[in-house]
Amino acid sequence: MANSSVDLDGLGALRRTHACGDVRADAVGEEVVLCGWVHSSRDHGGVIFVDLRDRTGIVQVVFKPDTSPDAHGKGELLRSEFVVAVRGRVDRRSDETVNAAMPTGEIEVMVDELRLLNAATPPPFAIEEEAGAEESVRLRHRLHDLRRPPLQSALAIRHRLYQSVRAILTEGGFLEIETPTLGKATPEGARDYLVPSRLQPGEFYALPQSPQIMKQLLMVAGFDRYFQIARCFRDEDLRADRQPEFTQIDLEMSFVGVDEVLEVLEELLVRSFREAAGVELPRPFPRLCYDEAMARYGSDKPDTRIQLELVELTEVFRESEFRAFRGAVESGGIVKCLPIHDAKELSRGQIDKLESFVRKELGAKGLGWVRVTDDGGWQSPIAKFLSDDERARISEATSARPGSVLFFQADAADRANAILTRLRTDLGERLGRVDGREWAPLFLVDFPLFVIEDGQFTYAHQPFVAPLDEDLPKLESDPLAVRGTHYDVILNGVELGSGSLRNHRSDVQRRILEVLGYSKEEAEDRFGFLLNALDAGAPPHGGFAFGYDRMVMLLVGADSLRDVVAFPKTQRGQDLLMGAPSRVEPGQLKELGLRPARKDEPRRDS
RNA sequence: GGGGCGGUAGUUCAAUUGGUUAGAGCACUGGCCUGUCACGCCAGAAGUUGCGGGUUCGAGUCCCGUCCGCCCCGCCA
Repeated sequence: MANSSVDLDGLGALRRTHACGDVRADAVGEEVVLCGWVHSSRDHGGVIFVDLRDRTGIVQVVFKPDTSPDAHGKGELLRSEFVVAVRGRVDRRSDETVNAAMPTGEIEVMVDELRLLNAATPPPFAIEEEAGAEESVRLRHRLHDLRRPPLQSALAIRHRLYQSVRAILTEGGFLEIETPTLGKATPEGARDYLVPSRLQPGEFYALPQSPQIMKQLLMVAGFDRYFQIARCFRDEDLRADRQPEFTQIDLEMSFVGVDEVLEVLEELLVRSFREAAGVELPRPFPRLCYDEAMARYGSDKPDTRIQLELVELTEVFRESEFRAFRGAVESGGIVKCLPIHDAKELSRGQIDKLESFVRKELGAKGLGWVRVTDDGGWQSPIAKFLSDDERARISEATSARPGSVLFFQADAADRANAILTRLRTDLGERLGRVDGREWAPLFLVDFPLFVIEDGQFTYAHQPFVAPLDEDLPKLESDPLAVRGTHYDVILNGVELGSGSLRNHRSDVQRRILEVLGYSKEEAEDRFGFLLNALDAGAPPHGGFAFGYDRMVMLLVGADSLRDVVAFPKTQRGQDLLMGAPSRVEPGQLKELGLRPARKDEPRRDS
């Protein structure tokens, strides 16, 4: 019981005149009323100094026995995080006592009256800029963590971003329209969160993975320009940049082509970053096509600030005697290289660590490497397998020179690229091979419409993406060569958002579903309502969706979504503060027609 | 589902090869102190070493299992 030992006061008629961080020299001489939390207190026996904190900042308030014996007496009871209101006079500090490190350091408040509004348990960690505690501790004590300046500031920026987005899109003629949270389960894409229906026992709603179909329906309904700051849900495993519930800026517009959508997208991003956080993104955003991104960076979300690039060597090894590499090529894979020049600082020990890292964590078969010595020789575990011609061609392709280190991957294309792109970013950052730009936005365009997965065509993004007009004739004859109208927005190597034009003609949409392997009946069964909607007079339309949480994460420089969401989930999808998910009363289940699969075991709560 | 790192006082960490009563900083509690802002000084309290089992004369330390947090692969756009 935190407050059993002290007598509390009511707030009474006392009302704030200033926020703590707003009391400055211009208020000297005024009587002010401040409310907040005791950040720290220094009791000198006589005079007591208390740093009073609210979300605007910290101000020093002073209790003196000869100014107000009553307030001073109560001031001795103050402890960290107690909630108080003080009434007092703003004094200019003497020259020797000015604290230049504090924005309010020129003044202090001489307290005449203290009201102790609430006591508080001692904080589990200091309420400071630097966390100083493990994340599990921070998550369990989320309220204290949220009092820390980085989270206060992140949520304030998050707020400004909402306001800015709404203003910009409203100005652009977009209508904000809400779509249902209780929707229909779809077999495609991510796992759905299901909600049992009480009124239709045995049936389930699904929480939306995105409002994709609903916004297309809104276009058919003639709303022309729609947006929504939508909560989305996906029941997949978490990552630092993936929470099971997240927020998207969702947007759709009619009678436009790709360029018009990208124009809106760029404008929205540039203005909202400026208005929310004073960040200036360089315009125009460069466009990079998918094939080039994969070739040069091995990734469809490259951080182009890192200057290292990959080199394609597949053809060099097609006929090679080096069986490990040739084998990868023969089974349809690729050989690629990440050359790093002037890399003498990379020690043999570090290279060994990299090898074990890519093996263990990324599933690499190995890590071939070559170090070019001062005399031009090759120090390398694989050099002995390479012919002189191969060495010459590698040198040529990678511009290898004394001091260069080359890393090789020979594997299926997606894995080789995934491994090398990871090495590229890790080593690029570690070795400082960056171009100095703070912000590197870009559009990634010309994605393929389909990809092959387990020998079956599947959509690269989602099944409603419209193909490029000129590729339409190849839809049946050469599906993999069909490019989509899909685009991604990449910022600093993070995929912020994506979109496309959608199929507004049901005949094109049906042909695509057919390529995807749906029979006519299946297509009708699963997508009939959409196909019917298209037939009801769908306008050409397209749009995009932005990962809102990721935008805030980049804006505030956080490494994790957990630092830009007020109440995030852990990697196992739990809310450690509330204790969710949790068991429910048997009666609730019965009402829903549900029965748990397993007998209840006492669940450990910690 | 898989790989990796971690879990010792409220908190951040320490504890030799397996060896006495598991220590320190900060925080906390009590006392002293009228200009501090990392206040200072004195004293004190604080632990099921995540949990369970095993090996051993003896386990924070070794072994097995399990729970929890984080990073990554798979999964996810």
